[in-house]
Amino acid sequence: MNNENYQPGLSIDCVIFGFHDNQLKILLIKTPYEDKWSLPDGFIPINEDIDTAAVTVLNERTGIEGIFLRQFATFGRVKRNDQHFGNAVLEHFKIPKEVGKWFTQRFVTIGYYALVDFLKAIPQKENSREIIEWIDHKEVPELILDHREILDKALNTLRIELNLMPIGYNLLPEKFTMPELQKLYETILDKKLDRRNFLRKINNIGILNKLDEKKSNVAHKAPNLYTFDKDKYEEVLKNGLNQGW
Amino acid sequence: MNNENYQPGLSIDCVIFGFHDNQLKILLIKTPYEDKWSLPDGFIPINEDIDTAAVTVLNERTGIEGIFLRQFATFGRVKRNDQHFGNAVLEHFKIPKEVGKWFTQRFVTIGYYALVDFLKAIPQKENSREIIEWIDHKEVPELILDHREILDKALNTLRIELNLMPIGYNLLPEKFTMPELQKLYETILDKKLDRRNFLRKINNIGILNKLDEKKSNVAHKAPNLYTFDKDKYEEVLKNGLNQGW
DNA sequence: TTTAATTGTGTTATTATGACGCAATGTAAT
DNA sequence: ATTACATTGCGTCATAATAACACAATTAAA
Repeated sequence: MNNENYQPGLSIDCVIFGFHDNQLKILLIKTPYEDKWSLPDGFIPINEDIDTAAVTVLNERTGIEGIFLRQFATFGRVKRNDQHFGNAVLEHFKIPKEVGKWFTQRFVTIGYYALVDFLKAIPQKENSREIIEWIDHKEVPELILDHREILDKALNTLRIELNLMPIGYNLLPEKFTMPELQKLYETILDKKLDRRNFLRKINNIGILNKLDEKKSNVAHKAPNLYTFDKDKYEEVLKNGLNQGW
Repeated sequence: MNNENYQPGLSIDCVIFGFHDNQLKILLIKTPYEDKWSLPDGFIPINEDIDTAAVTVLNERTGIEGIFLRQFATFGRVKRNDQHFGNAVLEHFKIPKEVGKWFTQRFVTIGYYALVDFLKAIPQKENSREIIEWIDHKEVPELILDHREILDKALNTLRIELNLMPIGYNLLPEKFTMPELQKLYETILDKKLDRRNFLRKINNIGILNKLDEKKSNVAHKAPNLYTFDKDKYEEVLKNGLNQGW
């Protein structure tokens, strides 16, 4: 890394959400130098928009393109990366002292969250020794720096957006069942919803196509499959729902 | 300004909202070197949290403390400050070439918006030749850089927050009338609301105290005065309204 | 064949919303 | 003083959205 080519003191952290086994998953990276995990991050090339830099991180880490990506907050407490890249870390990465200075400066980080199709997004290692995994959001281990705060804020933003926008299109596979969609909502909101009221409400939004097809290989009664109506989805995404006033 | 004491390539822009004469106002500064206006801005001391730096800008520019302040987005297109601090500008400020380099670097800016009591916030000049004024949001002149985009984004955020939170407490004087509050909502949302339905809905939130007092010196029938019930306001602010799901 | 879990499709009561009516109040014109 | 007019205060009514709940149909497993 040539320090001159990157915006100094600025980084990007991505909270990448997936949904699998009826659980919300987050893509995390194990740090090689301590027993903590980290959000996928990156720096900002001096000649790249910050949004573009975030897209780069996502492409690199998931292997897929055209991801739903949204900036949600910027974190800039002075103490947030205090001592993070200490001498031990610099040594671990065999970073020379003069270059190390770039890492130990104060960093402000811009938070993005992404919604991806779990089955299409394959965690990509940057090197063979790296560990990158989908982790259930209920089982997130200790994270470095303020990454826990960033994650919580991302989830909270998603919770609010859920009330304003039709989420799900990006997190679910093309064909999905109503119980799956409901479970997604319940997981994000962290509360139980009435099955029948949920169906009515989601139908009233008018973005779903009910297929003439049922899910196979399931216990109990086979639920119907649905797809999103892309056109109507886009329209609602623009105008929003639950306007309030 | 000693460049070493500030976070490089990062700035803060504040959209300061006030409400007066039934109109939404924005605090703007006339640039001395071209015929455009600017949002109040500032840099980030290397040893200060970004939120603190934003508070500083607000205190300096309005003369009041304890302001309602919220970060809403970060802007980082490469071209956003292209050529802004050109040689002409550096010359105008009599900035030496080597220091000027600091100003001509690429800048990412963090946007904050603030809600203030128009009558208490007195625009503060940094020097005697500076022009700083409240400008009606319908009459905002051409702004420098991407400040128009930042302003629009701030207003849009406010519009969304209006659906989630009880806004008004910070923008209105202690005692206000129902038509004033309604006009505030109409201005932010840019649409007409039914007077009677508005009253019912705002009353159902339960954050207003109806005073035994009427506004004086008004044309036509004197409207009643209200205050916010601070405790209930704080409670609703925490839990939000219009939950949706 | 029975059991248990789950899905599909309703009903009903309550609350929220949108559209509107009309009398009371206070200023300004006659 | 009387009248006209804009505005406020307090309603109604029809409709839509929401919460709570009932019951039959389906399917794997006991």
